[in-house]
Amino acid sequence: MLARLGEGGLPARADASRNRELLLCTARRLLDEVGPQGLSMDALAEAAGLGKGTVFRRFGSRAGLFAALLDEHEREFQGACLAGPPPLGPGADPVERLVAFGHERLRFTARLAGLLREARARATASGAPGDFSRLHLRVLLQAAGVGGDGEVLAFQLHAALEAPLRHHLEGDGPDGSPGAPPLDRLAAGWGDLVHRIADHR
Amino acid sequence: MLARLGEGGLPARADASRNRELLLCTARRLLDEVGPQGLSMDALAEAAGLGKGTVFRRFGSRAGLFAALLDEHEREFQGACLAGPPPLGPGADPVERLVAFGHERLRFTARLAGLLREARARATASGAPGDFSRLHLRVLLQAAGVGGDGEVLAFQLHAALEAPLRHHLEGDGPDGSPGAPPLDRLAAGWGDLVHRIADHR
DNA sequence: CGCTGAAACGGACTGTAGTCCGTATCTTGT
DNA sequence: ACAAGATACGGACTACAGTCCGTTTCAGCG
Repeated sequence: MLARLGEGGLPARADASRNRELLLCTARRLLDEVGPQGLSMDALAEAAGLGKGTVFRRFGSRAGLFAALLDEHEREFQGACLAGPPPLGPGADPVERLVAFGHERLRFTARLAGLLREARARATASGAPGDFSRLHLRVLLQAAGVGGDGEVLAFQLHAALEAPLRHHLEGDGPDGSPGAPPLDRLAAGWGDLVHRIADHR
Repeated sequence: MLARLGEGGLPARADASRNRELLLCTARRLLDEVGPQGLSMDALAEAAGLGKGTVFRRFGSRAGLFAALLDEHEREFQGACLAGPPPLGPGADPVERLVAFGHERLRFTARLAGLLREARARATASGAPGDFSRLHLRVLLQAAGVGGDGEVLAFQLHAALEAPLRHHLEGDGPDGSPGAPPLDRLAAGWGDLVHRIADHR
Protein backbone atom coordinates (compact mmCIF):
# COMPACT_ATOMS: atom_id res chain seq x y z
CA MET A 1 0.00 0.00 0.00
CA LEU A 2 1.26 3.42 -0.89
CA ALA A 3 1.92 5.99 1.79
CA ARG A 4 -1.25 7.82 2.59
CA LEU A 5 -1.27 11.40 1.37
CA GLY A 6 -1.61 14.38 3.68
CA GLU A 7 -3.94 17.32 3.29
CA GLY A 8 -1.94 19.02 0.58
CA GLY A 9 -1.28 15.90 -1.45
CA LEU A 10 2.13 15.53 0.17
CA PRO A 11 3.14 12.25 1.81
CA ALA A 12 2.00 12.20 5.42
CA ARG A 13 4.52 12.26 8.20
CA ALA A 14 5.41 8.86 9.62
CA ASP A 15 4.04 9.54 13.09
CA ALA A 16 0.81 10.82 11.60
CA SER A 17 0.02 7.69 9.62
CA ARG A 18 1.17 5.49 12.47
CA ASN A 19 -1.24 7.20 14.80
CA ARG A 20 -3.96 6.96 12.22
CA GLU A 21 -3.65 3.20 12.11
CA LEU A 22 -3.36 3.00 15.87
CA LEU A 23 -6.57 4.96 16.26
CA LEU A 24 -8.45 2.85 13.73
CA CYS A 25 -7.37 -0.38 15.44
CA THR A 26 -8.20 0.97 18.87
CA ALA A 27 -11.57 2.16 17.61
CA ARG A 28 -12.41 -1.26 16.19
CA ARG A 29 -11.51 -2.87 19.48
CA LEU A 30 -13.59 -0.42 21.49
CA LEU A 31 -16.51 -0.84 19.12
CA ASP A 32 -16.67 -4.52 19.99
CA GLU A 33 -17.05 -3.57 23.63
CA VAL A 34 -19.32 -0.55 23.66
CA GLY A 35 -20.88 -0.37 20.19
CA PRO A 36 -20.96 2.57 17.80
CA GLN A 37 -23.17 4.76 19.94
CA GLY A 38 -21.08 4.18 23.03
CA LEU A 39 -17.79 5.25 21.49
CA SER A 40 -16.70 8.74 22.49
CA MET A 41 -13.79 10.61 21.04
CA ASP A 42 -12.38 11.20 24.53
CA ALA A 43 -12.46 7.50 25.31
CA LEU A 44 -10.82 6.66 22.01
CA ALA A 45 -8.02 9.15 22.60
CA GLU A 46 -7.36 7.81 26.06
CA ALA A 47 -7.51 4.16 25.02
CA ALA A 48 -5.01 4.87 22.26
CA GLY A 49 -2.77 6.82 24.64
CA LEU A 50 -3.04 9.96 22.51
CA GLY A 51 -4.36 13.46 22.98
CA LYS A 52 -7.83 14.39 21.92
CA GLY A 53 -6.57 16.99 19.49
CA THR A 54 -4.74 14.27 17.60
CA VAL A 55 -7.92 12.30 17.07
CA PHE A 56 -9.64 15.31 15.57
CA ARG A 57 -6.61 16.23 13.53
CA ARG A 58 -6.64 12.76 11.95
CA PHE A 59 -10.33 12.43 11.21
CA GLY A 60 -11.79 15.92 11.40
CA SER A 61 -14.88 14.86 13.29
CA ARG A 62 -16.64 11.95 14.83
CA ALA A 63 -18.41 11.35 11.53
CA GLY A 64 -15.06 11.38 9.76
CA LEU A 65 -13.76 8.67 12.05
CA PHE A 66 -16.69 6.42 11.20
CA ALA A 67 -16.30 7.21 7.51
CA ALA A 68 -12.70 6.01 7.77
CA LEU A 69 -13.84 2.85 9.53
CA LEU A 70 -16.35 2.23 6.75
CA ASP A 71 -13.87 2.87 4.00
CA GLU A 72 -12.51 -0.65 3.65
CA HIS A 73 -16.01 -2.14 3.55
CA GLU A 74 -17.01 0.34 0.90
CA ARG A 75 -13.96 -0.47 -1.21
CA GLU A 76 -14.70 -4.16 -0.99
CA PHE A 77 -18.28 -3.56 -2.06
CA GLN A 78 -17.23 -1.43 -5.00
CA GLY A 79 -14.71 -4.04 -6.03
CA ALA A 80 -17.36 -6.75 -6.07
CA CYS A 81 -19.58 -4.59 -8.28
CA LEU A 82 -16.89 -3.59 -10.75
CA ALA A 83 -14.71 -6.65 -10.96
CA GLY A 84 -16.35 -9.47 -9.00
CA PRO A 85 -18.22 -12.51 -10.29
CA PRO A 86 -21.63 -12.08 -11.97
CA PRO A 87 -24.42 -11.32 -11.48
CA LEU A 88 -23.07 -8.54 -9.23
CA GLY A 89 -19.99 -8.01 -11.35
CA PRO A 90 -19.79 -7.68 -15.14
CA GLY A 91 -20.92 -10.48 -17.42
CA ALA A 92 -24.60 -10.78 -16.59
CA ASP A 93 -27.66 -9.15 -18.12
CA PRO A 94 -27.96 -5.51 -16.94
CA VAL A 95 -31.38 -6.04 -15.39
CA GLU A 96 -30.07 -9.03 -13.46
CA ARG A 97 -27.15 -6.93 -12.32
CA LEU A 98 -29.46 -4.21 -11.15
CA VAL A 99 -31.40 -6.73 -9.11
CA ALA A 100 -28.23 -8.22 -7.65
CA PHE A 101 -26.85 -4.77 -6.89
CA GLY A 102 -29.93 -3.87 -4.91
CA HIS A 103 -29.90 -7.08 -2.94
CA GLU A 104 -26.24 -6.68 -2.10
CA ARG A 105 -26.60 -3.05 -1.14
CA LEU A 106 -29.54 -3.82 1.10
CA ARG A 107 -27.47 -6.41 2.92
CA PHE A 108 -24.55 -4.00 3.11
CA THR A 109 -26.54 -1.26 4.79
CA ALA A 110 -28.22 -3.71 7.14
CA ARG A 111 -24.90 -5.17 8.21
CA LEU A 112 -23.15 -1.83 8.75
CA ALA A 113 -26.13 0.20 9.95
CA GLY A 114 -24.44 0.98 13.25
CA LEU A 115 -21.40 2.52 11.62
CA LEU A 116 -23.37 4.23 8.86
CA ARG A 117 -25.54 5.86 11.45
CA GLU A 118 -22.59 7.57 13.08
CA ALA A 119 -21.02 8.53 9.76
CA ARG A 120 -23.99 10.32 8.27
CA ALA A 121 -22.77 13.91 8.80
CA ARG A 122 -20.43 15.37 6.23
CA ALA A 123 -17.15 13.53 6.09
CA THR A 124 -13.64 14.86 5.85
CA ALA A 125 -12.90 14.75 2.18
CA SER A 126 -14.62 14.62 -1.17
CA GLY A 127 -16.70 11.80 -2.60
CA ALA A 128 -19.70 11.30 -0.40
CA PRO A 129 -20.39 7.61 0.13
CA GLY A 130 -23.32 6.94 -2.14
CA ASP A 131 -21.80 8.64 -5.15
CA PHE A 132 -20.58 5.27 -6.29
CA SER A 133 -23.96 3.62 -5.91
CA ARG A 134 -25.72 6.32 -7.87
CA LEU A 135 -23.20 6.19 -10.66
CA HIS A 136 -23.30 2.42 -10.84
CA LEU A 137 -27.09 2.41 -10.98
CA ARG A 138 -26.98 5.01 -13.72
CA VAL A 139 -24.61 2.92 -15.83
CA LEU A 140 -26.64 -0.25 -15.39
CA LEU A 141 -29.90 1.51 -16.20
CA GLN A 142 -28.42 2.83 -19.39
CA ALA A 143 -27.04 -0.61 -20.27
CA ALA A 144 -30.51 -2.04 -19.71
CA GLY A 145 -31.88 0.44 -22.23
CA VAL A 146 -34.00 2.32 -19.73
CA GLY A 147 -34.97 5.73 -21.09
CA GLY A 148 -35.90 8.97 -19.39
CA ASP A 149 -33.78 11.08 -17.04
CA GLY A 150 -31.29 8.42 -15.99
CA GLU A 151 -29.59 10.60 -13.43
CA VAL A 152 -32.78 11.36 -11.58
CA LEU A 153 -33.97 7.78 -11.80
CA ALA A 154 -30.70 6.52 -10.35
CA PHE A 155 -31.01 9.11 -7.60
CA GLN A 156 -34.46 7.88 -6.73
CA LEU A 157 -33.61 4.19 -6.85
CA HIS A 158 -30.61 4.80 -4.67
CA ALA A 159 -32.91 6.42 -2.14
CA ALA A 160 -35.11 3.33 -2.16
CA LEU A 161 -32.10 1.23 -1.21
CA GLU A 162 -31.04 3.58 1.54
CA ALA A 163 -34.51 3.90 2.98
CA PRO A 164 -34.33 1.04 5.49
CA LEU A 165 -31.09 2.46 6.82
CA ARG A 166 -32.63 5.84 7.47
CA HIS A 167 -35.58 4.17 9.02
CA HIS A 168 -33.39 2.40 11.51
CA LEU A 169 -31.45 5.57 12.15
CA GLU A 170 -34.43 7.68 13.02
CA GLY A 171 -36.83 5.43 14.84
CA ASP A 172 -34.73 3.34 17.08
CA GLY A 173 -35.48 4.07 20.70
CA PRO A 174 -36.30 1.42 23.29
CA ASP A 175 -39.96 1.74 22.34
CA GLY A 176 -41.46 -0.57 19.77
CA SER A 177 -41.00 1.60 16.74
CA PRO A 178 -42.84 0.57 13.57
CA GLY A 179 -39.71 -0.53 11.74
CA ALA A 180 -38.99 -1.00 8.07
CA PRO A 181 -40.21 -4.09 6.25
CA PRO A 182 -37.91 -7.09 6.72
CA LEU A 183 -34.94 -7.59 4.44
CA ASP A 184 -36.47 -10.36 2.34
CA ARG A 185 -39.52 -8.30 1.44
CA LEU A 186 -37.38 -5.29 0.64
CA ALA A 187 -35.23 -7.42 -1.61
CA ALA A 188 -38.25 -8.89 -3.36
CA GLY A 189 -39.74 -5.43 -3.72
CA TRP A 190 -36.51 -4.17 -5.23
CA GLY A 191 -36.58 -6.90 -7.88
CA ASP A 192 -40.17 -6.06 -8.64
CA LEU A 193 -39.42 -2.35 -8.90
CA VAL A 194 -36.48 -2.88 -11.23
CA HIS A 195 -38.50 -5.09 -13.56
CA ARG A 196 -41.38 -2.63 -13.64
CA ILE A 197 -39.02 0.12 -14.68
CA ALA A 198 -36.96 -1.92 -17.12
CA ASP A 199 -39.94 -3.59 -18.83
CA HIS A 200 -41.80 -0.34 -19.36
CA ARG A 201 -42.14 0.88 -22.91
CA MET B 1 -58.82 24.88 19.81
CA LEU B 2 -59.11 22.37 22.60
CA ALA B 3 -56.77 22.49 25.57
CA ARG B 4 -53.64 20.57 24.75
CA LEU B 5 -53.33 17.33 26.66
CA GLY B 6 -50.48 16.62 29.04
CA GLU B 7 -48.40 13.51 29.20
CA GLY B 8 -50.99 11.37 30.92
CA GLY B 9 -53.89 12.48 28.77
CA LEU B 10 -54.92 15.01 31.42
CA PRO B 11 -55.48 18.65 30.50
CA ALA B 12 -52.21 20.50 30.72
CA ARG B 13 -51.73 23.12 33.36
CA ALA B 14 -52.33 26.69 32.24
CA ASP B 15 -48.76 27.83 32.77
CA ALA B 16 -47.46 24.83 30.87
CA SER B 17 -49.43 25.48 27.69
CA ARG B 18 -48.77 29.22 27.97
CA ASN B 19 -45.06 28.58 28.12
CA ARG B 20 -45.32 26.14 25.24
CA GLU B 21 -46.81 28.81 23.01
CA LEU B 22 -44.35 31.39 24.25
CA LEU B 23 -41.46 29.10 23.39
CA LEU B 24 -42.81 28.31 19.93
CA CYS B 25 -43.30 32.01 19.15
CA THR B 26 -39.87 32.90 20.49
CA ALA B 27 -38.32 30.07 18.52
CA ARG B 28 -39.93 31.25 15.29
CA ARG B 29 -38.64 34.75 15.91
CA LEU B 30 -35.12 33.55 16.66
CA LEU B 31 -35.16 31.30 13.60
CA ASP B 32 -35.61 34.36 11.41
CA GLU B 33 -32.46 35.82 12.90
CA VAL B 34 -30.06 32.92 13.26
CA GLY B 35 -31.54 30.09 11.20
CA PRO B 36 -32.25 26.52 12.28
CA GLN B 37 -28.65 25.53 12.81
CA GLY B 38 -27.93 28.61 14.88
CA LEU B 39 -30.72 28.11 17.37
CA SER B 40 -29.55 26.72 20.69
CA MET B 41 -31.77 25.54 23.49
CA ASP B 42 -29.95 27.81 25.92
CA ALA B 43 -30.53 30.84 23.74
CA LEU B 44 -34.18 29.95 23.33
CA ALA B 45 -34.68 29.61 27.07
CA GLU B 46 -33.02 32.92 27.74
CA ALA B 47 -34.85 34.76 24.97
CA ALA B 48 -38.15 33.46 26.31
CA GLY B 49 -37.19 34.40 29.86
CA LEU B 50 -37.54 30.81 31.05
CA GLY B 51 -35.26 28.18 32.52
CA LYS B 52 -33.58 25.61 30.38
CA GLY B 53 -35.28 22.77 32.20
CA THR B 54 -38.63 24.15 31.10
CA VAL B 55 -37.70 24.03 27.45
CA PHE B 56 -36.73 20.38 27.71
CA ARG B 57 -39.77 19.57 29.79
CA ARG B 58 -42.02 20.97 27.05
CA PHE B 59 -40.38 19.41 24.03
CA GLY B 60 -38.23 16.57 25.29
CA SER B 61 -35.31 17.36 23.04
CA ARG B 62 -34.04 19.71 20.40
CA ALA B 63 -35.51 17.43 17.76
CA GLY B 64 -38.84 17.53 19.58
CA LEU B 65 -38.86 21.30 19.45
CA PHE B 66 -38.39 21.26 15.69
CA ALA B 67 -41.02 18.57 15.32
CA ALA B 68 -43.44 20.86 17.13
CA LEU B 69 -42.50 23.74 14.85
CA LEU B 70 -43.14 21.53 11.83
CA ASP B 71 -46.43 20.24 13.12
CA GLU B 72 -48.66 22.93 11.69
CA HIS B 73 -47.06 22.66 8.26
CA GLU B 74 -47.49 18.90 8.32
CA ARG B 75 -51.17 19.22 9.27
CA GLU B 76 -51.76 21.63 6.45
CA PHE B 77 -50.11 19.29 3.99
CA GLN B 78 -52.13 16.32 5.18
CA GLY B 79 -55.31 18.34 4.94
CA ALA B 80 -54.60 19.27 1.34
CA CYS B 81 -54.06 15.61 0.46
CA LEU B 82 -57.14 14.28 2.23
CA ALA B 83 -59.68 17.03 1.72
CA GLY B 84 -58.23 19.65 -0.61
CA PRO B 85 -59.00 20.29 -4.27
CA PRO B 86 -57.90 17.76 -6.91
CA PRO B 87 -55.56 16.57 -8.22
CA LEU B 88 -53.87 16.52 -4.81
CA GLY B 89 -57.14 15.89 -2.97
CA PRO B 90 -59.84 13.33 -3.80
CA GLY B 91 -61.67 13.43 -7.11
CA ALA B 92 -58.89 12.89 -9.62
CA ASP B 93 -57.52 9.74 -11.20
CA PRO B 94 -55.27 7.86 -8.74
CA VAL B 95 -52.24 8.03 -10.98
CA GLU B 96 -52.71 11.78 -11.34
CA ARG B 97 -53.01 12.04 -7.59
CA LEU B 98 -49.79 10.10 -7.12
CA VAL B 99 -48.01 12.48 -9.44
CA ALA B 100 -49.46 15.52 -7.70
CA PHE B 101 -48.61 14.10 -4.30
CA GLY B 102 -44.99 13.65 -5.26
CA HIS B 103 -44.70 17.14 -6.66
CA GLU B 104 -46.24 18.66 -3.58
CA ARG B 105 -44.12 16.61 -1.21
CA LEU B 106 -40.95 17.55 -3.05
CA ARG B 107 -41.83 21.22 -2.69
CA PHE B 108 -42.68 20.69 0.96
CA THR B 109 -39.36 19.13 1.84
CA ALA B 110 -37.46 21.73 -0.16
CA ARG B 111 -39.25 24.58 1.58
CA LEU B 112 -38.83 23.21 5.09
CA ALA B 113 -35.47 21.49 4.69
CA GLY B 114 -33.89 23.58 7.42
CA LEU B 115 -36.45 22.57 10.01
CA LEU B 116 -36.65 18.97 8.86
CA ARG B 117 -32.92 18.67 9.21
CA GLU B 118 -33.02 19.53 12.89
CA ALA B 119 -36.07 17.37 13.56
CA ARG B 120 -34.71 14.13 12.15
CA ALA B 121 -33.89 12.39 15.44
CA ARG B 122 -36.68 10.58 17.22
CA ALA B 123 -39.42 12.94 18.33
CA THR B 124 -41.33 13.08 21.57
CA ALA B 125 -44.44 11.10 20.85
CA SER B 126 -45.85 8.53 18.46
CA GLY B 127 -46.42 8.85 14.72
CA ALA B 128 -43.12 9.53 13.02
CA PRO B 129 -43.54 12.17 10.33
CA GLY B 130 -43.52 10.18 7.14
CA ASP B 131 -46.00 7.61 8.34
CA PHE B 132 -48.71 9.66 6.69
CA SER B 133 -46.89 9.87 3.39
CA ARG B 134 -46.26 6.16 3.26
CA LEU B 135 -49.86 5.35 4.07
CA HIS B 136 -51.19 7.82 1.54
CA LEU B 137 -48.93 6.43 -1.19
CA ARG B 138 -50.07 2.92 -0.31
CA VAL B 139 -53.73 3.84 -0.64
CA LEU B 140 -53.23 5.63 -3.95
CA LEU B 141 -51.17 2.77 -5.37
CA GLN B 142 -53.92 0.35 -4.50
CA ALA B 143 -56.55 2.63 -6.00
CA ALA B 144 -54.48 2.79 -9.17
CA GLY B 145 -54.57 -0.99 -9.37
CA VAL B 146 -50.84 -1.44 -8.86
CA GLY B 147 -50.05 -5.00 -7.81
CA GLY B 148 -47.16 -6.49 -5.86
CA ASP B 149 -46.10 -5.74 -2.31
CA GLY B 150 -47.83 -2.38 -1.88
CA GLU B 151 -46.32 -1.70 1.50
CA VAL B 152 -42.78 -2.14 0.31
CA LEU B 153 -43.43 -0.20 -2.88
CA ALA B 154 -44.85 2.71 -0.89
CA PHE B 155 -41.83 2.55 1.38
CA GLN B 156 -39.48 2.77 -1.57
CA LEU B 157 -41.38 5.55 -3.34
CA HIS B 158 -41.48 7.54 -0.15
CA ALA B 159 -37.72 7.22 0.05
CA ALA B 160 -37.42 8.60 -3.46
CA LEU B 161 -39.34 11.68 -2.37
CA GLU B 162 -37.24 12.16 0.73
CA ALA B 163 -33.96 11.67 -1.08
CA PRO B 164 -33.26 15.32 -1.94
CA LEU B 165 -33.87 16.25 1.66
CA ARG B 166 -31.31 13.77 2.93
CA HIS B 167 -28.95 14.93 0.27
CA HIS B 168 -29.16 18.48 1.52
CA LEU B 169 -28.85 17.32 5.10
CA GLU B 170 -25.68 15.39 4.60
CA GLY B 171 -23.68 17.29 2.04
CA ASP B 172 -24.12 20.88 2.94
CA GLY B 173 -20.83 22.39 3.98
CA PRO B 174 -19.43 25.63 2.56
CA ASP B 175 -17.72 23.58 -0.14
CA GLY B 176 -19.39 23.09 -3.49
CA SER B 177 -21.04 19.76 -2.77
CA PRO B 178 -22.45 17.85 -5.73
CA GLY B 179 -26.06 18.53 -4.78
CA ALA B 180 -29.26 16.79 -5.69
CA PRO B 181 -30.83 17.36 -9.11
CA PRO B 182 -32.94 20.53 -9.25
CA LEU B 183 -36.56 20.43 -8.19
CA ASP B 184 -38.04 20.49 -11.68
CA ARG B 185 -36.06 17.48 -12.83
CA LEU B 186 -36.93 15.60 -9.66
CA ALA B 187 -40.59 16.38 -10.21
CA ALA B 188 -40.45 15.26 -13.82
CA GLY B 189 -38.59 12.12 -12.79
CA TRP B 190 -41.24 11.39 -10.20
CA GLY B 191 -44.01 11.59 -12.80
CA ASP B 192 -42.03 9.29 -15.05
CA LEU B 193 -41.41 6.81 -12.26
CA VAL B 194 -45.07 6.71 -11.25
CA HIS B 195 -46.20 6.08 -14.80
CA ARG B 196 -43.64 3.33 -15.30
CA ILE B 197 -44.92 1.57 -12.22
CA ALA B 198 -48.61 2.14 -12.84
CA ASP B 199 -48.52 1.19 -16.51
CA HIS B 200 -46.61 -2.02 -15.93
CA ARG B 201 -48.50 -5.27 -16.53
C1' DC C 1 -60.08 31.31 51.87
C1' DG C 2 -56.42 28.23 52.96
C1' DC C 3 -54.71 23.42 52.45
C1' DT C 4 -52.53 19.89 49.84
C1' DG C 5 -50.75 17.07 46.35
C1' DA C 6 -49.37 17.06 41.75
C1' DA C 7 -47.23 19.31 38.17
C1' DA C 8 -44.02 22.75 36.53
C1' DC C 9 -40.06 25.70 37.10
C1' DG C 10 -35.06 27.12 37.38
C1' DG C 11 -30.53 26.70 36.93
C1' DA C 12 -26.48 24.22 38.43
C1' DC C 13 -24.32 19.96 36.81
C1' DT C 14 -22.63 16.28 33.52
C1' DG C 15 -20.89 14.34 29.29
C1' DT C 16 -19.23 15.04 24.81
C1' DA C 17 -17.97 17.22 20.17
C1' DG C 18 -14.98 20.31 18.48
C1' DT C 19 -11.27 24.37 18.86
C1' DC C 20 -6.85 26.61 19.96
C1' DC C 21 -2.24 27.42 20.63
C1' DG C 22 2.16 26.60 22.92
C1' DT C 23 5.38 22.72 22.69
C1' DA C 24 7.53 18.60 20.70
C1' DT C 25 8.77 15.93 16.74
C1' DC C 26 9.80 14.85 12.13
C1' DT C 27 11.84 15.77 7.40
C1' DT C 28 14.75 17.90 4.29
C1' DG C 29 18.64 20.47 2.63
C1' DT C 30 23.37 21.50 3.42
C1' DA D 1 25.35 15.74 11.77
C1' DC D 2 22.88 19.99 12.26
C1' DA D 3 19.78 23.76 11.46
C1' DA D 4 15.39 25.40 9.98
C1' DG D 5 10.86 25.08 8.79
C1' DA D 6 6.86 22.51 8.51
C1' DT D 7 3.84 19.39 10.61
C1' DA D 8 1.93 16.95 14.46
C1' DC D 9 0.91 16.53 19.35
C1' DG D 10 -1.43 17.44 23.91
C1' DG D 11 -4.68 18.87 26.81
C1' DA D 12 -7.05 22.87 28.59
C1' DC D 13 -11.02 25.45 26.93
C1' DT D 14 -15.66 26.48 24.82
C1' DA D 15 -20.33 25.53 23.52
C1' DC D 16 -24.20 22.90 23.69
C1' DA D 17 -27.64 18.94 24.59
C1' DG D 18 -29.67 16.79 28.07
C1' DT D 19 -30.36 15.55 33.40
C1' DC D 20 -31.51 16.28 38.27
C1' DC D 21 -33.53 17.85 42.23
C1' DG D 22 -34.84 21.46 45.48
C1' DT D 23 -38.24 25.17 45.13
C1' DT D 24 -42.38 27.38 43.37
C1' DT D 25 -46.90 27.56 41.38
C1' DC D 26 -51.22 25.81 40.04
C1' DA D 27 -55.94 23.58 40.63
C1' DG D 28 -59.31 21.24 43.10
C1' DC D 29 -61.62 20.72 47.64
C1' DG D 30 -63.31 21.30 52.32
